Amino acid sequence: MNLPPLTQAFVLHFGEMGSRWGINRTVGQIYALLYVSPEPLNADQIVDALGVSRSNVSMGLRELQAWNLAIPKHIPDDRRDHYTAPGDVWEILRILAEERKKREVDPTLSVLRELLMQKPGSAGERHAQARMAEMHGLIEQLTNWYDDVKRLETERLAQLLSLGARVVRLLEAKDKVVALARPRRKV
Amino acid sequence: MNLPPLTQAFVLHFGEMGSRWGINRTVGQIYALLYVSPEPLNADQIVDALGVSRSNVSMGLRELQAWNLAIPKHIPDDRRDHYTAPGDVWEILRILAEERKKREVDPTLSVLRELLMQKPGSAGERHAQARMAEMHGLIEQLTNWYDDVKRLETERLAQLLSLGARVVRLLEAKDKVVALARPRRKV
DNA sequence: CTGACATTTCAGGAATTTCTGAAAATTCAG
DNA sequence: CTGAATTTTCAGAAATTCCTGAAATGTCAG
Repeated sequence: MNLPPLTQAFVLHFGEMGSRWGINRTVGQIYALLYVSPEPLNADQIVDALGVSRSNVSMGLRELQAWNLAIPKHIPDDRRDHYTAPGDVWEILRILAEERKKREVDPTLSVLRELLMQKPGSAGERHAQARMAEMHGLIEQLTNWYDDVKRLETERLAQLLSLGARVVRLLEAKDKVVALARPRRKV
Repeated sequence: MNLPPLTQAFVLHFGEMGSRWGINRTVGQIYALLYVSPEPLNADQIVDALGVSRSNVSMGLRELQAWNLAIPKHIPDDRRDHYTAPGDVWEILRILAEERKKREVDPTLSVLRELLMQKPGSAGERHAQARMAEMHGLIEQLTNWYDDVKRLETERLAQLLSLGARVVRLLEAKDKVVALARPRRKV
């Protein structure tokens, strides 16, 4: 590996993290490298920087493109393909969420839905199905929320985040109003 | 594998999903099995159900305990250890978020912070550091938000979710008020 | 203590994933 | 077309991860 120290530390850390998240080390490293690079890189530059084989880089780039995390950028008067990572970190977050949802969450939801249609073969199966229904419900709530907020512009989203639990105080205040309007006996 | 059909399908799917998320197949399967099981299971029952070795189950259970996803339950007059998954799906979500944060997000934040302290050795490194700062900022915002909302009781959290982007309409309404109060020229 | 039962450890084999080099395919300037 | 530059493919080597059986360890009733 042939990189300045800060960059190298970053790249190595991302390689590690990648493998913990089911992404292969080289792919993580390539991504990290593109992320910090001031300009688009071609495959040979990546080979140089990371010290892995040309073919490995080729496969890694393909993978990253499939995730929309490496974007081909044409450089005039250069036949070689150059790649960058998306510039805006919020955009990256969106992409990750979207792809992960598409690949893992949606299929899980559809498996669960299918299993919930079937007739349970026993008391144990009936219980299992009830548990699956709980999980299905949770995932559905989460994805609905996600589908809802993902359309927000970055600025609004950031606003929402930084508001954090203060949003809840709003809700609570509203609840109090409702409680006053429709008073109930205390439990 | 020796399981009724619905349960088996669920267990297999979770095994698959597990491996995509960097969790080994058997661990995923054990978890799924505990999750749908009506009562706590002991290691031998798991061996029977999944058809894997006793030692593999032992290691899997240890892993799940480290994640707080398998809870030892003592059964009177039985020397063998029995395990359940946490019952409440929201609780499970919290546990997953918490553990994942502890193991992956926090270390990443601290690596980033450390790299941001160092002096960049070149223009390229300066740019890289700026990118790292962006990423650090994003992750920090997200974890702050998370730390904030994780304390909410389940019901409030569910409320917040189901409100979804409607929260934003509140924000927008408030913005309008602000805009009216301090009118500006249009861009 | 002792011995039956239960769990854990761990070395090494099995399975899977990753990586490489060589060859094939593609692209494009001349 | 031709051939140089570039990228992709893919079979098998290398590395990693997973799983097992055997042995060690732990636990507890009697």
